[in-house]
Amino acid sequence: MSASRPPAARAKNGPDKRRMILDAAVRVFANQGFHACRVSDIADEAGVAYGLVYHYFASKDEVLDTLFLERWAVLLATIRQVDVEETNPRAKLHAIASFIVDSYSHDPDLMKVIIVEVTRAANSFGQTHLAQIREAYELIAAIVTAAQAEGAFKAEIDAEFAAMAFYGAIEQMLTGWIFGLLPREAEDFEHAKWLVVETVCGGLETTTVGNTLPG
Amino acid sequence: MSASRPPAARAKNGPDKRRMILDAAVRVFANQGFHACRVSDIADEAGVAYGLVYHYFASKDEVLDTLFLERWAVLLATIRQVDVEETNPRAKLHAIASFIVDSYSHDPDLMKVIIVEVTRAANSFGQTHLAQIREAYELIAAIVTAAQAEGAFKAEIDAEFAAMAFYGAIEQMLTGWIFGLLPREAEDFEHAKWLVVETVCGGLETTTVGNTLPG
DNA sequence: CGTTGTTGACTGACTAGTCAATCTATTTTG
DNA sequence: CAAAATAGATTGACTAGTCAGTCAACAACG
Repeated sequence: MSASRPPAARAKNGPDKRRMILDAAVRVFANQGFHACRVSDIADEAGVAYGLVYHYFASKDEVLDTLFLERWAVLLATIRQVDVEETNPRAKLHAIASFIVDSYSHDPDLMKVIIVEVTRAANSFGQTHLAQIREAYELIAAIVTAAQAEGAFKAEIDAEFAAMAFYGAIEQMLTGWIFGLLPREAEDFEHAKWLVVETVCGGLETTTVGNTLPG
Repeated sequence: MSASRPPAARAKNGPDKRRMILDAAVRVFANQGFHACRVSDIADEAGVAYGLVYHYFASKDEVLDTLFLERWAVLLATIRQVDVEETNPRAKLHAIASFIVDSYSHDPDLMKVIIVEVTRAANSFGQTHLAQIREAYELIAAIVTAAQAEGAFKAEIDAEFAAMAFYGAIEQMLTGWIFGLLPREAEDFEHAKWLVVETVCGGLETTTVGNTLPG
């Protein structure tokens, strides 16, 4: 069940092969896709023997699971922290969008793998991690609910739905970058964060005026 | 390249086996997933010999391709038609959301397959059909651009981005239903259509008031 | 000298796709 | 119209290849 731990004792010695395998897997999964790649591709990319992958991980699946869970835990922790640190609902959503967009700009391959192979692959791996994914929705929904209670957000839009629309917009944006569907100008990451928050909070229509965050 | 045609000449005779294979494939793909199922599963489900699948389709992939392209063509035609028939931008978006939500309520398995195995499976099949998917975005973006030109929508939110946010919200909603992440109350389909349009057009914040479609 | 890390050849299960044979309907012919 | 010929539909056993995971041996280290 549990992933094997990194060999902490000999950390100072050679390189951490387990880490090397994980990092190589990110590159291979991002380039070839989880299903299309062979375990030997990961081992080769990591410069490691085939069997060593199975010394550190029980299966090919567990490699992907580990990558996802490592990163998703950070996301969940960030959302929780944001909810405490920020007060304005719009600022909270902006901070969440920031974290996700920054994650992408910092390590596009890892985010590509998480989105394409787990989050959107709701059949195979998404099913396994549905609880984790749902938790993110619920944390965002809680933010929306609080905003509704204090009168900042409309009460007639279900919080769960709002959370989905918000997260869905972000994920679609990342997907757009990943597959080159969004034009390069929009790849100004700061602008993208503002766009997603402005769209979801302010809406597309012109009725609302100039309710923007300080840039 | 081209899929073999249904045997038109002998249509009045027995059942259309090609159609039976496609319909069976929808069920099998929806239940087991494209990668997890075997071609023999499709043949069994259709009550047809294994080899007949390869008489009508060049490959397992082509079965899925055919299902996707059949349905996506209808979506694109609908968006084009909506753009002509409706005048109000909000009404246009509502009509598009309606078509997609109605498609889901009419045949959940087919929509599940299209979304899970093609649209969101951006790696394998999504890549193949990127042009088709992009076309839907562009048609929606054109609607947004026109709305901006007439002053109904804010000019500062890129049309391409708005299209993605809108489509992303719908797809996320369907995904939520497909995997039980959205609560049952939201499964009131008419309400869902309104929600997605209201969120994207009106925004979550309370600044805008009561600008709703006649229900 | 035992423990942990490391190697890569090997196996066994699995399945997409092939193909030669059979069947059924339609058309041609005498 | 019956017999023969043709075309296309249908069958499923079989092939050829793939690849995840195992294992037995070797290396490094304390």
